[in-house]
Amino acid sequence: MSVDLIGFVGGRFIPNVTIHEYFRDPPSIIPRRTMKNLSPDNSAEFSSAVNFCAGNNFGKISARTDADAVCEKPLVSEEKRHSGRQTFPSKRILHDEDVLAPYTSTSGADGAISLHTEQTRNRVSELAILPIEGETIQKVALTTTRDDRMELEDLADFAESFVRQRTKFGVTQANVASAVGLLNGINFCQTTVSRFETMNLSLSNMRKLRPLLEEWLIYAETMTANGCSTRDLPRVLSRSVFKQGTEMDSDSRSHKITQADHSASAAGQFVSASGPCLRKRRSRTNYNVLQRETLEAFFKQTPYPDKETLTNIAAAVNLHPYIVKTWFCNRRQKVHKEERCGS
DNA sequence: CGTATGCAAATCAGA
DNA sequence: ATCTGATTTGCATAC
Repeated sequence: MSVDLIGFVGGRFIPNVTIHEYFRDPPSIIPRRTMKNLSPDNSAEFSSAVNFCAGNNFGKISARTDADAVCEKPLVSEEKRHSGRQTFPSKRILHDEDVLAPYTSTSGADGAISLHTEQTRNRVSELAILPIEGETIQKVALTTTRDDRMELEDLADFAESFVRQRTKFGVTQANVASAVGLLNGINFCQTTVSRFETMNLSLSNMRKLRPLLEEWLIYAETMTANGCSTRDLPRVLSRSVFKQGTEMDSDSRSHKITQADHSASAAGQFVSASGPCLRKRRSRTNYNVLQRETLEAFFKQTPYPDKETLTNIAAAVNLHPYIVKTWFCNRRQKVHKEERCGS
């Protein structure tokens, strides 16, 4: 009787949030964490924890106090539940293979949680937790299908092994970044390498960047095999790239990674034609008039709210702090854009 | 010194 | 097509 929450967690969780208790030792960095024994013994707490995981529905099902909250189609009436093609008991024992997943309903029950059993594992969905803690906003991806979980585990394994090999080569993140940039004719910075290694990127982003780092590993291994000392590796790598100057002219070198991304996408490199497709983005939040007015009022007062203020504002408009933070970022962008246009 | 992170800018993308 | 919420990325700098 346990549920695996497999995800990448780059930081700690909010104090006072129930799920926090399920992380026995929340370290500052957890590249990959499998939480076992997330027991629904205390169903209120469990419901609260599950609720916390619901990317699009922060804080809305915490009132549900029995295991029904984590059952398939929990908000469907008893009648409908049994008349449908599939039936799921309103309460049942959780199994090891059960995976938490968001339940998106077409009838206003959005955000509730469903359990994806082996029978339903092909459902396409992804959970993204965006908790906020101190000054750090982190992401957690929860997978729903066996394939998804395998991919995530695979990515985590790669990230781990990448760090190991990079360290073995005696190369810094910055070295890797410049070499990868030169190899691919793109900009690539230390920040991105760092985020990749700690899996502090979205799943789609991880998936996109992985081939670049794999390519670099091959180059590094080749150079080392050819007698290049690890100390000279970054420099030699760069030089070997410059030797292919005919195809790697300054123009192509100046391409941005976003452009490289476009061509890769166009080639279908990162788009799987079949199988589960992880959601790329959180669905766009719709603010009501009151929320908008409230946010505007707060913005007028404090364009740069600190964490505490942000939390208070979030509570005032009944939205997650992360959502509010995004709103403030975009609102400031709007101001800057207007200033530029005005001058 | 190397790595991690808050923020802004640029860009993507949904309503 | 526009507005604006969400994501990606790099800079500056904290750690």
